[in-house]
Amino acid sequence: MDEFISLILQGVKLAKDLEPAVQNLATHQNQEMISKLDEIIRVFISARERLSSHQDVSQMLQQQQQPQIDPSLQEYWLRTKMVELFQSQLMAERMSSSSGLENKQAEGGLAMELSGRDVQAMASSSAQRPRRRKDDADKRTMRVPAPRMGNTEIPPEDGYTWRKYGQKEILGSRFPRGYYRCTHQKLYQCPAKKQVQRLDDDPYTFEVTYRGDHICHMSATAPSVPPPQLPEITREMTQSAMAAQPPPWLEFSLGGSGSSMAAAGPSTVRYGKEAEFPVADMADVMFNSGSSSSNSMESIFTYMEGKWEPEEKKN
DNA sequence: ACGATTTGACCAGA
DNA sequence: TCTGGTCAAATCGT
Repeated sequence: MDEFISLILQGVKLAKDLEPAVQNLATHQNQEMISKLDEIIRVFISARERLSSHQDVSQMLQQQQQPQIDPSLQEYWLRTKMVELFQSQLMAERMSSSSGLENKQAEGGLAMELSGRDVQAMASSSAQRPRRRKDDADKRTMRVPAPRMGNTEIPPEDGYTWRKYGQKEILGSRFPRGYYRCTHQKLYQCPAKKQVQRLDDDPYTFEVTYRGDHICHMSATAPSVPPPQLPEITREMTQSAMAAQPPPWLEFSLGGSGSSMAAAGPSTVRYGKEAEFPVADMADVMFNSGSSSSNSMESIFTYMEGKWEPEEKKN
């Protein structure tokens, strides 16, 4: 377990070292940036592997019969988050600087290198149509294992809250496709949507297509801000916050004793009225630097310490 | 009462 | 015209 922690800390340190470079992306070498990103990704992934090989955790995983997430999905998740971060940084830079050329090159380079096709190819084995529809640009498809026990009908949990708004039989598919949008669409005009469909040849796998990005956890009024320091944060609350962790592999790795979580609810995670908005998840803390990015790395530490301390004491 | 889901109707793009 | 995507009324669950 010590090894795991030091790996995480190492990863965080690497990321922190990268932070100054992120702020001058236009002048920074893409190649160098990419290799540093890859290093960070490797560290986190091996940390995750350490964790899952830890006896208690692996026993817990077996008890829960949680499907093992493909490592490529973990990498996919990290990469997409990284790309989101850098693209938002680039946007910010383009807004503030008027000379376009270097920035455009930087953006093109990074985007080509990290996002789009290769990320998709990594996450999905299905051949992507070369032809593009209008909104194909922000379409991300990935395959996720369905729960093998409990209600296998429920779409895989991905850390966001979704509201189903439609279901349709798709020509040539055995299973209907479900249409979901972000629960906070009304309140925060969050445009995120997803489609979930079972594979014909493998009903235990969902193909999930995401469209649009969540903005509901980025706006100042958005629900990502943790509730004001309460006298006591109960284990239950921690768990409901855990339910909102985007990376499923971290979700059950960090998620404590794992009791009711595994076969949770219907298709979306629900929160009580008071806990309607979970605390910011790690991905948000790490990557959604938003406008003020300077403290992002500190907040990772705070976040992780906050999450880990009770666990360490518990056992 | 309120919010989520279901499901047939409707609409728009290919 | 066909199909996938969305709407919205009815229904359900808390």
